[in-house]
Amino acid sequence: MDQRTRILFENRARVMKALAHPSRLFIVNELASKERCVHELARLIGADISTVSKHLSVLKAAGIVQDEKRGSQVYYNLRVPCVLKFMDCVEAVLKTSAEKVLALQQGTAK
Amino acid sequence: MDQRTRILFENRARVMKALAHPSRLFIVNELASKERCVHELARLIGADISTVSKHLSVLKAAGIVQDEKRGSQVYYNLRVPCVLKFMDCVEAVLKTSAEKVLALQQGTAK
DNA sequence: AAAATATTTGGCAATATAGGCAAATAGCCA
DNA sequence: TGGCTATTTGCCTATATTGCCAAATATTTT
Repeated sequence: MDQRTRILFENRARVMKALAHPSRLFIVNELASKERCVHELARLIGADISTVSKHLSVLKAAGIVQDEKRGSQVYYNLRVPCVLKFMDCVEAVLKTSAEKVLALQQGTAK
Repeated sequence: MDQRTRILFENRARVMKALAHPSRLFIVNELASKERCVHELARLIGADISTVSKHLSVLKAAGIVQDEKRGSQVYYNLRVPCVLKFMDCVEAVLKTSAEKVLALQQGTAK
């Protein structure tokens, strides 16, 4: 793997890594329907506001969300909505995994 | 976030996490064109074979790849090819991020 | 059986991530 | 100004991930 290829995949991994956390996936999902400010998301998730703020900064640094300060609140929204499409495939992975586990349990796996 | 929702996003995050590493993304990319055995991937990546073997077991545990032992070699291939579609969106994220950085540098950001 | 090849697993040190609390910062309003 | 709300940041501890080496396991070959 040459230098250029390595950097390419490191950059891609950075984006994937930003999405690889349950709270951050939840946030992305929430922002799909409408923008939200930090304390709304914190309430929905049930975590400390500072924790959620940090999750948002991870998503922002990765270029997935953008923020806009209005008054004393900061509203976040999706900058690249295509990330929502990941979910269908992820569900497909989970579904076929579940099927495989089931097949193994039932001894019907090839 | 209720119990069921939490588990849903934890499962999704598990799959995303398996993809959130440069070597593992590279592997997925390689397997897109054809199956590979461990030492081939290790050579392409330039890492220790044991390291690559562990990456493969992470992908396998997530349900993304499957393995098939033939002789003394273990061939891996993609079990859920739709993960390849992630890359287009990830590139879109990287591209718009790059544009934003450029705009900021040039002072043309809104 | 011994040697050679392919892969996995255990152990370990280095590094990264997560999450909460407390403190700092910023805007709003009386 | 002072108090109140919203958000971010620093700090710290706990936990997870990574990658290599060495050892174990499996298969093929001589």
